[in-house]
Amino acid sequence: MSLKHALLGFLTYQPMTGYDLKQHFDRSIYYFWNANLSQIYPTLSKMKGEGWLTMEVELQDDRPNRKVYHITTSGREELQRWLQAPADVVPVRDAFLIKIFFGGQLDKEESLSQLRHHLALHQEQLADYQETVMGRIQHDIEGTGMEREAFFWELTLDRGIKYEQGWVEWCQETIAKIEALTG
Amino acid sequence: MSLKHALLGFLTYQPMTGYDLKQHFDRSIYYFWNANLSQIYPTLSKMKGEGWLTMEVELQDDRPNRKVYHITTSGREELQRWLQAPADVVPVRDAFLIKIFFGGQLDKEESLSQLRHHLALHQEQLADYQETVMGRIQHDIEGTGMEREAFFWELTLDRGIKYEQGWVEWCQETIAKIEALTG
DNA sequence: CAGATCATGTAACCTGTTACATGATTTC
DNA sequence: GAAATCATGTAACAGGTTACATGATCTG
Repeated sequence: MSLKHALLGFLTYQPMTGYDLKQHFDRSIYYFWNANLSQIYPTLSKMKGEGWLTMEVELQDDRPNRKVYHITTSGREELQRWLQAPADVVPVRDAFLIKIFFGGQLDKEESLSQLRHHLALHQEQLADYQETVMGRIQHDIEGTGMEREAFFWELTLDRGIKYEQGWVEWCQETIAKIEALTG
Repeated sequence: MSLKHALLGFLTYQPMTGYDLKQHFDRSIYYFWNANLSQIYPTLSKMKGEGWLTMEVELQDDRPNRKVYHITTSGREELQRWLQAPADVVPVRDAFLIKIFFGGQLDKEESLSQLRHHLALHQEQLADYQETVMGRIQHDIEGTGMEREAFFWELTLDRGIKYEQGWVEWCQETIAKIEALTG
């Protein structure tokens, strides 16, 4: 399960709670993997059971105690093993493309409206990557001693940008083709 | 649920069995949506319950009887409604990118080997689209009276090709960047 | 003689989402 | 006074995958 290995990855940076880990997902890898707290908490607990993590409780008065998870040697070994194992290409599952595939059953204007909506969404996402996400990486590079890590973070961001650019171009080309349709 | 609407879409072409529908998935839209027979059969049965389909049995001696499903007026209306409803952008979920993100914990050569493997897989997929899939669409256009439909099928194929080209380029660029790393 | 094709399904399992439950403190 | 932040979970549900069950005919 990839979620477990993403958690292991972040825990090599420093010991953290489930809540902290969720923020790492939301701030860095959300654009290719995310998870809910309701999934993270039980998963951490299972990983502890597998010996990949240890847990330390920090008592608090006004809130639930913080459960801080630390990666073990066994956890590091498992992460290494997983990182080295060849990854399959994940199949695409996109309901939007079903709508395009059966677009012959829609009026021209309805198809165009679908495409324009999608174009706008991908343009927004692209802007977010180029501004917000890139900014966060730049910030993390400055004086955190994570230059080598940040190099790899940027590679995944490049992929996100290329992905969104691909969508934007395809939407624009497709809109033009449909507009050119007679009838 | 998108599966139901993909099934409705194919059933506007002609009445079919679950087995026939599975072949349509495998031959045309598998690169952005697929389904197992074990999922298709119960789904067709539910759709009949919703009044979107009717079913007719063709008796056979040596095999299970063919259950041929026909789309109803209500099914056509539901498909129209769904096709017109705005579609969200589907979030990416790619474990391979987790491996790249945490690539700082791997040796340079191990990262390169991951990337070269992925590059090869995407190049294969791209070739498959440009040869096999495009060939099938061309074949279906010739004298089947589905010229208008095939125009939209090609649009989704264009998207698949652009997607794979994006991956191929990114893999090549990323391999070059990592090869240039000192240390 | 092995494997693909035709043709139907059920059951268990895995992963992920949504809703529910609690509650003080800080910020706008 | 409302919303966000911190901090933990459980339970129900949805969707999809894998394994199991049956079995004749056709193809290489």
